[in-house]
Amino acid sequence: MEKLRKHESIGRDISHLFRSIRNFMGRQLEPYGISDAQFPFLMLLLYEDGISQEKLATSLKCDRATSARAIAKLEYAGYVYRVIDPDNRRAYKVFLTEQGIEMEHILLAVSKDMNDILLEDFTEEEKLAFRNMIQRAGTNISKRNQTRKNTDE
Amino acid sequence: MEKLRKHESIGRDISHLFRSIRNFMGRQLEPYGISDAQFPFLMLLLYEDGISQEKLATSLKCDRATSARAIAKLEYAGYVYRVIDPDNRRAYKVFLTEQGIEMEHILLAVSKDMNDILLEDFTEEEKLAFRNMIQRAGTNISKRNQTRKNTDE
DNA sequence: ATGCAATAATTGCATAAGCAACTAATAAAA
DNA sequence: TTTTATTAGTTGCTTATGCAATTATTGCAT
Repeated sequence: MEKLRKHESIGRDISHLFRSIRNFMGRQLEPYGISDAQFPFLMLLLYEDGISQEKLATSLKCDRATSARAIAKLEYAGYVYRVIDPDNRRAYKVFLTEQGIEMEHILLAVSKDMNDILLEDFTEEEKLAFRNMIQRAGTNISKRNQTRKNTDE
Repeated sequence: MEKLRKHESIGRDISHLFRSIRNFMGRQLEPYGISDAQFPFLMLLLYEDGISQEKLATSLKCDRATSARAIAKLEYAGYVYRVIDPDNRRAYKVFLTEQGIEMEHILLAVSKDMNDILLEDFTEEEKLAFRNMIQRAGTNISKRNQTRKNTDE
């Protein structure tokens, strides 16, 4: 059985994995004037057009500020536009522009490439198990973060 | 078989997991005047005292600049000190101070806590498999990053 | 020995992300 | 209806990280 050396930790490996993914995605998306941070927003908008920045933040499990900045960049780059929601004038409805819609096949290709590379030597069972474990671990730790936050109040 | 919705991706889950870990670690370490970014450096120094910033960067798979800044913070916070390597006056040898050495049990406890939380509903087999897969995925993608970089030259 | 390449560290620049404080709009309560 | 609380968004501040350029030292080649 492989023993875990004391100075090693899963956190370190996840950090490395995450940074490598950013690196890869950043390079793939550079030609299109966006970076890895905007990618998940654009992907989500492809399938849920017209949602608010708040909803985007919730779905992507990030801060509203992060969402606001990502959408601002995407707007500036010409991929989305915003319309004040007539039913709730505090909120924007974020829509893809033509240019944004046309990115679909590129985004899917980049996403697939990354997946294929990440999991290139994984069996089908491993792929499913891996994804499942990442989600479970994420839920476990973020639940704990949430709990801590609530006790502060 | 669970189908992957098009706008979802492993990258997104890993991003969420990573950010949740940072959040958790940051809060755990705050009382000691350091944050999650310095943690792996301190951990590594517990077991490889006297190594250079370059070596730290290589071991932790990060940029030298990141290593330099982490060590600068740890030095400022009183956990490490640096001595110019007499055998190679370009490099520092980084050592833990008394205060740094005394952090061992705390760091190990924090590390264990995080592991226990992350993997709380994992079987022993899953724990091993998860770690193994994270490392493999990290190797797969970073190898690709490396390759791309080389072709640019 | 002199000049050139590689190594170790530092710093500036850019990007990202979260928290907190703030504004504006809406909903709920008085 | 006025007051209060909540919601959506924005902005400033802080921290982290990588890349590129720069300096200093060392090693290698001529």
